[in-house]
Amino acid sequence: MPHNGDPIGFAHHDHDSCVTDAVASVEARCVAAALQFTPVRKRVLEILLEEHRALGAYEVLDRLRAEGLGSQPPVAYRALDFLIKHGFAHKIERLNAFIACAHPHEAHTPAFLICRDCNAVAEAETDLTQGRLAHIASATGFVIERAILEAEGLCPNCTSKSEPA
Amino acid sequence: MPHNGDPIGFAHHDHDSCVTDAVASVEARCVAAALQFTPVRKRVLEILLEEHRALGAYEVLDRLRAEGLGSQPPVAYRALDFLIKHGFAHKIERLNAFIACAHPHEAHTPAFLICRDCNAVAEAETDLTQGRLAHIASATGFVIERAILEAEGLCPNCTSKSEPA
DNA sequence: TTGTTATATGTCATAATATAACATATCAAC
DNA sequence: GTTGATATGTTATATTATGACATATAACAA
Repeated sequence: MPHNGDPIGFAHHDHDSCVTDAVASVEARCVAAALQFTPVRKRVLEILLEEHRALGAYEVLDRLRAEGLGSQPPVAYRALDFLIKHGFAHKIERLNAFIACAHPHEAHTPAFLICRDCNAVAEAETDLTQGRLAHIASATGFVIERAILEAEGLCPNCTSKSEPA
Repeated sequence: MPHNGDPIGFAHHDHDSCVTDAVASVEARCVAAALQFTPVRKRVLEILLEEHRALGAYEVLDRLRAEGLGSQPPVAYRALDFLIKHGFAHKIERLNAFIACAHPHEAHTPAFLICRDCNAVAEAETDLTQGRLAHIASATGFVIERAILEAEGLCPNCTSKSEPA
């Protein structure tokens, strides 16, 4: 069953084509980079894309298991590791959960806005080399290699819900 | 045994007085706020302060156990929850580990610089209401309640070590 | 003082998240 | 088609965290 109207970046969109397009894009990039986009890896990406929220590894595993694509934790973790390593997915540390990358082109540091009410997650791209963190780091001589930015709060939809006029 | 010369914010300092002062400060704030700074809570804070790195809950628990202050996970987790709730400690999500707060006065959002080599963690205070994240959020209508900023890389000491002139 | 409530601790059990290790299979190149 | 690299299947276990309930201590009112 299609899920048109789900939020990405908290705005509505055509979810079917969003999934299809994203998978096709990743597939093309795997071909270009000689990466093996195997059935398990592809299916895990699809599973993540079908929600615009972060899924736990065991939620992903449950779905794989239901489809006969692997039943043990390492199957899910390995596929997730592959997707993360190549920038097709991210881990949300705050939630110990995983989400498909919403900006599969750029190589920037993702920042996440996590709604504590509906669990939707929006992804924004930032630039490590700008901003106050970078200034703090360079002032102390710290060399940043990667960074985690995760903000928790209420998304626009849930804000309006909880403000009953 | 004292550990003078350990890094905080990657700079050297008098570690004994740093621990003593921090405990005294928290103690005073607990009195002022009518919070119970019980032996377990105090000892957990001291344990965290004795290192300038993040400790896993079970590392903390091991030390408590060795001192007869509690041997089951909930003891450590409850003390850590207390410290975090009142801003005396923080959780480093990236490491699933805990660290004493280095700025126990201000009520700002902490940002962490985590050295992947020596595991030292420096804490900087930021302001949620400024910066690009805040702009992204307000542009989309997202209301940030809390945020996690964790940068991983090399601290000044380890950078110079790994650059053998 | 005692009774009463709230808070904190002790303990057992188990849930949730994640990885090590090794066997087998598949792919890619020669 | 053999070889080497990569991916998967599977068992077992490590690591992180919480639910639940009994007991104890603190704070306060009657």
